[in-house]
Amino acid sequence: MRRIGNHLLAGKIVEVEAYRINDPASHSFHGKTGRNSIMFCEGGHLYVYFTYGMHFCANIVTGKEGIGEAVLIRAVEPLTGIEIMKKNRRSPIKSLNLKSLDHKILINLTNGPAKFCQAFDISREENGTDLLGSEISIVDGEPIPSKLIKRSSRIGIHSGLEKKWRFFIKGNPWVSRK
DNA sequence: ACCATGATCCGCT
DNA sequence: GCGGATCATGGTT
Repeated sequence: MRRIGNHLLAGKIVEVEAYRINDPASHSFHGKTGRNSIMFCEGGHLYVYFTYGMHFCANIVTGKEGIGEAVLIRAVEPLTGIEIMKKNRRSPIKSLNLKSLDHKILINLTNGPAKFCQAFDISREENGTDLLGSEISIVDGEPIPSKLIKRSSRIGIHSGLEKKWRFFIKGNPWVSRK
């Protein structure tokens, strides 16, 4: 859940990746720096980083103070505030009234870690947000049958590919890749 | 379906 | 100076 003024955005997390201690793919692997310092704080905060010159990605810090572990939010199914998300995404596809195209735009809203951040207006300023506050929070939803939870190698990394630490909901259209 | 490229910043083994 | 937990576009099999 994301509150922006009077507006409420909500989505269901459908794809995540774990980044852990002693994990060469993790930003925390080489120790605490200015960029990754939030990763080392007490679990329950949001770690937002900037990458590729233009994108933000958001993680849930999960370790004890000083450890440096987090879970990257890779994809979300939009539930509430879809019009605002569209505005935030300012989709490159022009708004036409074709139904198939509407569907494409809807999927394209949040089917990737940087797309999610853009749709939910999460950037630099949200780094370090306490997830027990009212700005950004995570609440329980319908339990997901364990049958439907699949795992794979993480995406976009070079080392640690043997670790199957990407988890996603089988068949969910917002998952970024099979 | 895959592959290459451009956009564009920041942090640093 | 280089490359990255990405995305969109445009080209080729």
